[in-house]
Amino acid sequence: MNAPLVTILDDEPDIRHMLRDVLEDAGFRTQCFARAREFEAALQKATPDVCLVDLSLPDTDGLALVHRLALEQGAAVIIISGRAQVQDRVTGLELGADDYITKPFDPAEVVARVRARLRGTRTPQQPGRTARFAGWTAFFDRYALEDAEGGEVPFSHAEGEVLRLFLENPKRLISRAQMQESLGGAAGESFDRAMDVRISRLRTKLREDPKNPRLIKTIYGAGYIFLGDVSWS
Amino acid sequence: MNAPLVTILDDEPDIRHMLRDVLEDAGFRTQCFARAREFEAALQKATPDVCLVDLSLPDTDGLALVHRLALEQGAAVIIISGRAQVQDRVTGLELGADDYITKPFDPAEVVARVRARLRGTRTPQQPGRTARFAGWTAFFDRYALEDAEGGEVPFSHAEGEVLRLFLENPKRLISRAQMQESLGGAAGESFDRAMDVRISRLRTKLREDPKNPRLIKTIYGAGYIFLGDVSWS
DNA sequence: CCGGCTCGTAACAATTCGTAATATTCGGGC
DNA sequence: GCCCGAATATTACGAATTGTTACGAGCCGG
Repeated sequence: MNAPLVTILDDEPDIRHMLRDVLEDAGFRTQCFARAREFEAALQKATPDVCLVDLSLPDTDGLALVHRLALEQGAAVIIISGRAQVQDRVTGLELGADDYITKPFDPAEVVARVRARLRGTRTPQQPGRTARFAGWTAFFDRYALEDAEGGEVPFSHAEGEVLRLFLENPKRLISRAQMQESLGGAAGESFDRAMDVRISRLRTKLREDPKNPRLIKTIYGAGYIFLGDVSWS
Repeated sequence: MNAPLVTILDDEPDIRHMLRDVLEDAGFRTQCFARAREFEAALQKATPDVCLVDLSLPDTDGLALVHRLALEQGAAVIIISGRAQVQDRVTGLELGADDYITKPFDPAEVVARVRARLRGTRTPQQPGRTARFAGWTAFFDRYALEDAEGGEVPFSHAEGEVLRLFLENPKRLISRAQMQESLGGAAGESFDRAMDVRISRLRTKLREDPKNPRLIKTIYGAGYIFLGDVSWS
């Protein structure tokens, strides 16, 4: 995968070079242009991911350019302008710009806003966490455990909550109160025997020996402790 | 299609109401919250398109909330903050916010920036979209699924809506309320058992094993989750 | 009007999970 | 070691949630 390409269109050399330096330091590829004419010519060759455009250009109406860019190219457009009036910003954004930065600006903020544009349309494809321990592998995305031989044992939502709490706090004492806090969240007034049942069912799925539990150990009068080395991925 | 939903999370009533008024005038649906707790509860029911979040919340660390939002929800996040330092803005954006507005702000600019976000996230309904997942290929233009061997299974409009929702939000929990919101759109008064039936029929067409569904998983008391890696084209 | 299709409703089956009843274990006092 | 009350484990049951199937209303195209 190539580094994202950011184009800089600004007629002031100082600003142009400063932006180029800071963006390249941040790991982006850049292309600089002083005039809209050159910029549009370059568009034929490569499509940038983000376009920084200064509105005060000598050879074109910057806003019109932004409008065309937003319509025709897939790129995100960030306006950089000396005009700080609200009305200017509003019309810039209405014409299709994705962001509007006013001069003077801080280089670090520009980088952050460029990055925000690149995140752009996000599909929150959660990686789906898994944890390995004692021959088991827990897949929290699909609510299932896999033993060493690859046999699958599904677990329910409630069981998964308990399991996650244990796996996130291995070899540490977890009191009943903490569990209720972390899980049920709610009241906690009436019988918390529910928690016992949850743990019992979880132990069954982990094939624990009731007489001699090796993974989920009970500390009489204090709580539970999960033994076993956990590695998340 | 419903108007986009914008949530407003701010503990100052004046600002909250001002934002609500101006955004509703602009044609958006809005939901207001004073506390992060209520806000997160509402997320279970409906997915907003844009979230406005004030960082100075009494009951939570606003930045952590933004981070979670950006990661888990598909919504765009705009931070509204009284802190105007560059460093604040940079960290806000780095943590996943899509924009950062400092107080005092102009209502018109907020509307413009909300609109800019919506342009970004909205995927224009292209005519011939297809999605590949788990050996299947879904052709939404001709309402049919194709299995690995090329056998075709047609699906109906209602089934397609559910399938599309799943494929657009893979590996994410989708609550019943969100489904009704996205699909039936309407009231939601009478029995939503219709949704169960839709899903059942869809599962049948995907040849899911009722005992052990691999693609559409039920989370008791919470909703559904679609497993499987989706790639659109 | 008929036959096929879609899709919501309703009836019934299956699952989840908390409550309550029952059994077992723990720790201290003797 | 033995007994007892308390804490924990297990099991059984039932309410709520979800899955499945059957049925019928609505909608075409003949």
